[in-house]
This record gives sequence, structure tokens and C-alpha cells, in this order.
Amino acid sequence: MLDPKYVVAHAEAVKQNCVNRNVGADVVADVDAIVALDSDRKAIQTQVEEIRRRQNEVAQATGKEKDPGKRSELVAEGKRLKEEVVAVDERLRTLEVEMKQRLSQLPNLTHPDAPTGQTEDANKVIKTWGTPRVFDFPTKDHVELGKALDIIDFEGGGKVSGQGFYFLKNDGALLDLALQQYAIHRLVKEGFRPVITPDLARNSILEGIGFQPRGPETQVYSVENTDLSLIGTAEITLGGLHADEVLEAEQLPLKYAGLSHCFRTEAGAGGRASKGLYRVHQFTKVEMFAYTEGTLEASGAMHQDLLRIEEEIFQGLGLPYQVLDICSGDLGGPAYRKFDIEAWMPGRGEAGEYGEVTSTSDCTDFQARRLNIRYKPAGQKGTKFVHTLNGTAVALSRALLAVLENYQEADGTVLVPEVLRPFMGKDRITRI
RNA sequence: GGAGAGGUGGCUGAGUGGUCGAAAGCGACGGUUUGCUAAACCGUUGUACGUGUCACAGCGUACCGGGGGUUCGAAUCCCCCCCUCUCCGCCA
Repeated sequence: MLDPKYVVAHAEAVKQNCVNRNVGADVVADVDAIVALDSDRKAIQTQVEEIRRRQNEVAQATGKEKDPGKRSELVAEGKRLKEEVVAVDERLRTLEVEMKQRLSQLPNLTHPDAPTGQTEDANKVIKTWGTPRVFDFPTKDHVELGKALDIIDFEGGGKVSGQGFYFLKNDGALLDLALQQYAIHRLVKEGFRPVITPDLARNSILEGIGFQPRGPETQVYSVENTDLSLIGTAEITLGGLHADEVLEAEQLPLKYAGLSHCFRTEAGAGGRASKGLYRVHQFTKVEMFAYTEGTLEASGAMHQDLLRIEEEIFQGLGLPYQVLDICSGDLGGPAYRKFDIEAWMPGRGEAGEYGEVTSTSDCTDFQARRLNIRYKPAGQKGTKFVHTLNGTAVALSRALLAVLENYQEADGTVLVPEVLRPFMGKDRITRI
């Protein structure tokens, strides 16, 4: 959520931002509505407070008044005021709800250096690392490898849970665990606190992070007869962890390495053909989440750091990748800036393509405002909203996919990347 | 899932209808004293919004787990929900 004061004071800039963000004309119109609503709201709030002030005055006077006649006069006035405040207060609340509702439609502001554009075509490649391997034998994609090596079972997943689910078996299970271990160990060295989070969260937390728990657009599964949803990412639980808290400035930055399962309905993604592990309903992910002081300098620096760590993780795995600076229209609601890493996937497309494996976002105070996460800046009075950032360390499924396809050998086995061997206990994946 | 107890300011803890944004203690901060440290003493010590100011101050409103209700008036009474603790049941 944006700061309502900022929206009112910079309505034109906010509108332009909405256009750049590719959000629909009705949302742009919301900005004007918010400006109008806000001045009404202020006027009515003043009225309500004035009545309340008089109510308090009367109530106190009533308590002190000994004379029965005067006392009943005061009681009568109190009753009158009570009736009076009801209607005005209800109007105030209506306005507040409407304002909040419209405010919550607005996307975050955008980093001035982020490319401006409406679709993902405007995303900019800002770095390429490594060279895709040239194979001197016909390659398989990870689905074929998974089947041949008996390490990924889509048929079993389909039978038990439906399309988009799978079993990881044998060395596939070990490889998944090894990648988790590798990422967590790496992050602990970087000063992150390792955390295993709940896989379900309250809908209010989902909303605070910027997810829509309900409706046709929803990306998450909700649990019937509860206000819980299966999380789409540990960003939800790690961001919610400090909801409604005031942190001490010395605690910041606060860095978590969260391990969770992630569940996604992938509603609306049906048309986008993607086989195998690339788009699934459940996967495991090691997620970085950071809280910083509420300045663009602090979160901007942290954002670069998260990207650096993501890159080093993939460099460590020896997987070629490119880094994308995501354009305004493709940023999603909460992000102020976002970088994606796309790793080389030999089995994708005709002769291999880069495919998204991580994503890191600087959400500035957008999530913190809705989740009410603040801190006390040193040497200042009052509190400020923190900035929140998230980044994928390793999303299993996709990282697993990339390892299998890049490390396959002519004999159908798969070499285990050096860094994973201590966790795998072997250097080659073979059919058991 | 069942039975009971409880949720008050940074912490401990008082407060069962009015003078309570809330006693007291601790902690923290500022000051006095002191060769230094300690102790002692004095003072300050929540947040948000509004109003006001160059900026303070001041003033107003709200907040005693969350929401609703009773009342002229609620931390205090009633209802619902959430959470914590104890015991029982069940269970990895």
C-alpha cells in the first residue's frame, strides 16, 4: 500500500506510474477518487472528533454533578450526542473503507532506473554469465531424464494429486535435499537466520504481502472453512512474522533464510505450455527475506546484495544464466524494482532457452505499511515503516530441472555439481 | 476436541463503572552530587491520526489481545473471535 498522503500530494506522478505499471484505467481513476475522498474524510473526521470531545466533556461533568436536575440535563445531552455521532461516524467509516479499498489497488512506485515498458518484452538483460555447454550427443530434457533415471514420477503425482504434481524419488529426492542444504548453508554464511516456516498462513497476512487469497485471479489454494491458505512462497510467512511490530533500529537489517513448501494454483497459466517441473502446483523453496531501515539507500543496497548472493549460488552450481532488470509493466504490485535470474535450460525450446529460476524484489515500504511493521530510527522520535525485500535462493523444481539438463552425460547419467556432492554423498546420478 | 485460568505501557504488576492513558516497582534517558565508578536524589519516559508552530510546546481524538454491545460515561459489565498457560483426550 502506498502512503495516502503521498498519493494526495503527488496525484499526477502516481497516475503516470500506474500507466507505466500497466494496471488498467479503472485503477488510474482510483487516484482521483482517493484525492476527493481524502478531503471529505478529513472534514468528517473533524466533525466526529468534535462530537466525541463534547461527549467526553459531558460524561465527566455528569459524574461530578450532584444536583439531580442538572444531572439529568447532562444525561439528556449525552444521549443526544450519542445518537448524533452514529450517523457521522458511519459515514467516516464508509469513506475510510472505500479509500483503503482503492488505495490497495495501486501498485508500488517504480525505481527510476527500471526499464519502462508494458510487457515482459521490455525486460532488460543486464548481465550474462557462463557459456551454455555444447553437447556432442543428443540431449534429453528433464522429463525424459527423470523418467529414465527413475527420479521424477509425474504419473504417480498425477494419480495421487492431479496434473502438476510429482514424486521425487531416489537420487531425485536426494538432489532436492542437497540443493536445499547447499542454499541454506550458503545463506547462513551470509548472516541469514535459517527458518522453517509454516506452509499455511492467514488470509490477512497473504493480503498484506500483496496476494489475493480469493477470487478468480487467485494464485493460492485456500483451505475450506478456515481463513487459511497454502502459501505460494515463504515471503508470505517471513513478511508476516513481524506484522504489527515495532523493531529496534539496531536489529536491522534482519535477514531470514526461509525454507517452505510453495503451492500455486497457476490459474490463468493454463495456456502457457510448459512441461515437467517448470510450472507445478507444489515445490520447495529456500527464500531470502530481509527487513531494512526505511530508506531507498538501505533497501537498494540490500537488493544488490540479494542479487549478488543469487548469482553466486548459480555460479557455484556452474549453471549459465542471465540477469534481467524487470520493466515497469511486469513488476507486479508490491515491487519497486525486481531482478530475475534466468538459467540456461538445454531441454527448453528447440535448442535450449533461458528460463526463470530466481526473482528478487525491493518492495520498499509497500508491504510494511499494510502489515504495520515499523522501527524506531536512531536519534529521531517516532517510528518509520521498514523496507522489505525478498529473493529466491533456490526454487526446487526449477533449479533441479536446470541441474539435470545441464549436467547430463552421453550415457544417460547426470553428474552432480561439485558443490552438491558433500550433501548428496555421490558424484553421479544413476538409475538405481 | 473437552475442562479451567489468563491476556493492562519496554518489563513486572495494580486497577471490577466516572476524577484512568492508566498506581507502584524495574529498566532506559536527562540532570544534581562525585577525583573516578557506584550509590543517592530530582525530572522525563507509548503509538497513530488531527489541529497548531519556522521548529518546539500546546490542544483534540483513538488505542488496556481483536471485533461488537450495554451505559450520559467501560481497562472495568455482556457477547463473539484470537492467543497463551494448566489438566484431560488424541496423535507424528
